[in-house]
Amino acid sequence: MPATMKDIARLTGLSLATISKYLNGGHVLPANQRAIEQAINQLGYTVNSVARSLKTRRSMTIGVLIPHLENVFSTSIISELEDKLHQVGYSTIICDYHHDPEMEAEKLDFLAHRQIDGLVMMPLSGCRDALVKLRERQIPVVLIDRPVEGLDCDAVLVKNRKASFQAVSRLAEAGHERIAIICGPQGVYTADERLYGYMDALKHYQIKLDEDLVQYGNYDTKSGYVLTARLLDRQKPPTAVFVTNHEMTYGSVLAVNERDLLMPKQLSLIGFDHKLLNQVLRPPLAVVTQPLKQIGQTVAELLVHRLTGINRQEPAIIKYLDAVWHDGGSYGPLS
Amino acid sequence: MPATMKDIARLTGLSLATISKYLNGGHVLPANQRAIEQAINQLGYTVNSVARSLKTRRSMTIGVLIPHLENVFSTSIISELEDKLHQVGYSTIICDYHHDPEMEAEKLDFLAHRQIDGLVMMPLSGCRDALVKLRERQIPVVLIDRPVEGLDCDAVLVKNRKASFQAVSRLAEAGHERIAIICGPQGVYTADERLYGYMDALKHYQIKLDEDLVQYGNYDTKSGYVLTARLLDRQKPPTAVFVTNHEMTYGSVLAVNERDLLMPKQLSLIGFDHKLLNQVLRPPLAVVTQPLKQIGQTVAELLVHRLTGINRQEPAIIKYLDAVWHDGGSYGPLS
DNA sequence: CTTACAGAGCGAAACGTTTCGCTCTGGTTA
DNA sequence: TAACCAGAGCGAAACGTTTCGCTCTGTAAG
Repeated sequence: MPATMKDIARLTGLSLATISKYLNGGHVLPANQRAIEQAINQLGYTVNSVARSLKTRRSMTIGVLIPHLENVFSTSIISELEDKLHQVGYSTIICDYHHDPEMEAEKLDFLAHRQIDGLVMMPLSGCRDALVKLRERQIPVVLIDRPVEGLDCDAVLVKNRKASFQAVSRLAEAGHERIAIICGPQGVYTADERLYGYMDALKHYQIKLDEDLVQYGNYDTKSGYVLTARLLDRQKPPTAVFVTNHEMTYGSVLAVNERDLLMPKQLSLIGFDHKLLNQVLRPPLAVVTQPLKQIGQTVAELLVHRLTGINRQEPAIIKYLDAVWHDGGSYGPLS
Repeated sequence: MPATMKDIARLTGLSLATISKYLNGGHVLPANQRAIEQAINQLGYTVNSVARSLKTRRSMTIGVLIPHLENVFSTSIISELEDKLHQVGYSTIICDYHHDPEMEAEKLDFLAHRQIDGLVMMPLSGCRDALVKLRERQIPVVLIDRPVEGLDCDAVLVKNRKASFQAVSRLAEAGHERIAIICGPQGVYTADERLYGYMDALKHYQIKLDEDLVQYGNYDTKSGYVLTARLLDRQKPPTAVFVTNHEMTYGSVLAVNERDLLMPKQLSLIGFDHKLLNQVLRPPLAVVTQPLKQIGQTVAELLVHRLTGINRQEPAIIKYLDAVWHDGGSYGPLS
C-alpha cells in the first residue's frame, strides 16, 4: 500500500497538521523540514490527490469536450490547452463526442459528475440546460468556436464572417462571378457566419447571389466530396468554389482530383483550415485558417483567470480572433 | 452548495447506508426506492465521485501519455480508447509530452501523483524506473508502439519489420536497386525494426546494402524534407525512397514536389502512415499504415481486462498487429 | 520581573461516500 | 406456537488529507 501522511507522522513524531503545513508551503522549523523530507524519501510518499480534492473541494481537473478528436482543429487547441493547464497543476480530461448530439449530452453529464473545476467545450447543439447547471455551481465554462444562446459564459470565437468575406473577395477580385460555397449545416453558428461572409463579399463586389451555388454540407469529408462533385458535374459549373471547413476542403480536393481538373486554370478553389493541403498540393491550395494555437492559449488564459481569481462573478468575456490567410496558386483569373 | 447524500437522508428519513446501497445497485424496498429517487430529483443530487474514489481507492481515471497530440497516430488511438474507457465508466486524462524526454518524465510523474487506476503510454525514452514504480503499485500499464526494456507490462505493437519488408519488396519487385530509406533515430525500437525490415528485403532480393542510402531522421517533418532533399540532390540519387513515418513522409513529399519530380516516372516513393497523401495526391502515394483503430481497441481491451479482472498478476501480454498496405501510383518500374 | 505577542505545533473535526457487522422484522417451516 | 433464516436497514468507522482554534514557548518591551 502507498505510504500515507500518517506513516510520515509516525516516522517523524510530528503531527499530520505540521506535515501538511510543510507540504503546502507553511513555515516549519528546519530540523522538522529535514525529518519530513527524509521520511518522504524513505517511504516514497506522495500526496493522495483524491483525499486532498475531497477536503479542498477542488479536483484540479478540467473537462474538455470536443466533437472529434481526429480533427486538427481540436487537437492543436487541446495540445496547447493541456500544456497551459498542466503548468498550473490541472489535469485535462478529454471527451470526444464524435459529432453526435446524444453523445455530447452523455459525456457532458459524465464530466459534470466528475467534480471538474472547469469545462472547455466546443458545443454542437442543445446542451444549454446542462451548461446552465454547471454555471449555477460556479464552474467556469469556456466555449470554443460557437456560443450557446442564453448561456452567460466565456467564449473564444473566430471572426468567421470576416474570414469568409476575405476568401471570397479573392475570388471576386480574380474576376469570378460564379462563385460557389460549400457551407456547413444551417443553424450552426460557424456555418451561418461563413455563409454571411460569402454573401457580404458577393454584395460588396456586386455579384448576384445564385442560390444554386450555395450548398449545405455536414462539415464532413463526404459532404465536401459529394457537393463539390455535384457542383462540378453541372452543365454550367461554377468557376470558383470556396469550401468552409477542414474536412469538406479535403473532400472537395478529392472530387477535383478525381476529375483531373487543373487549378487555377479550370477551377479556382479556396479551402478552410486545411493547412497541409496548402503545403503539399501543386499548386498549393489557398486556405484561410483559424489560429489554433492562439485559440488554445486564449482559452487557457480565460479559464486560468476564472480558476485562480477571487471574484468568479465577473461578466462573461467573448474573445474574437482573426483567421489567417495562406495564399496559394489554387485560384486565379478566369481562363 | 451541491446536495450531498446527507441531504437525501434528511429528506427521506433513511440512512446513508441505505441510500448508498440503492445507488450502488443493492436491494432496497420499492417505497424507499421511490423516496430516494424523488429526493434526488428534488435536490439535483449527484454522487461526489471524489469522495467515492477516496473510500473505494479507485479514481476511475486512466492516464494517457503521448508524444504529440497533433499526430494522427495518437489521436486515432486515443479517440477509440477514450470511447471504450467511457463505456466502462473511466475518464481519460490526456498528457502530451511533445517528444521531449524531460516533459515525458514530468508528466508521467504528474500522472503518477493523480491516483490513476491505469496508464496508457507511448514511451519515448528512459522512464523505466517510474513505470516500474507504477507496476509495483499494481497499476496496469499498457505501452503502445514500443516496449520498454526491463519492464514487465502489457504492450500493443505493430509488426514494423514486416511492414517495412513488404513496402521495400514492392520497390524491389518493380526493379529498383537503388532504394533509399529514411529511418527514425537509431536506438528507437520502431525505427530499428523498420530498418531491419528494409535490410531483410534487400537481402531477400539480393540487393546490396548501400549505407549512403540509409538516412536517419528524427521522425519529424523537417528531417523527412531535409533527408529526401539530400538524397535527391546527389549526383547519383536513389531511384526509390521508402520513408518510415507519417511526419517524415509529409516532409519527403514536400521535397519531391519542390523539385517537380514526377512519381513514379522519375522517382518511386512509398510512405508510412500518411493515409491522407494516399488519397489526395495524384498519383496516390503508396503508404503502409498502422491499424490505428485496432490499436486503440486492443489497448482498451487489455486495460479493461486488467482493471476489471480479479487476478491482476497475470503475465504481461504483448500483442503484435499487422500493418495495412494502401496501394498507390507513386512507385513503379524503373524508367 | 511581568506582560504581551508571534511563531510553531498539535488535536480534533471535517470533507462525502462506502462498507462492515449488528439488529430487527416478517415469513416459512417443523 | 416456536424456531430459524433471509431480507432490510442502520450506526459507526474508515478512506487520507486540510484547516481551525487552541496551547505552549521564547523573546522583546515596558
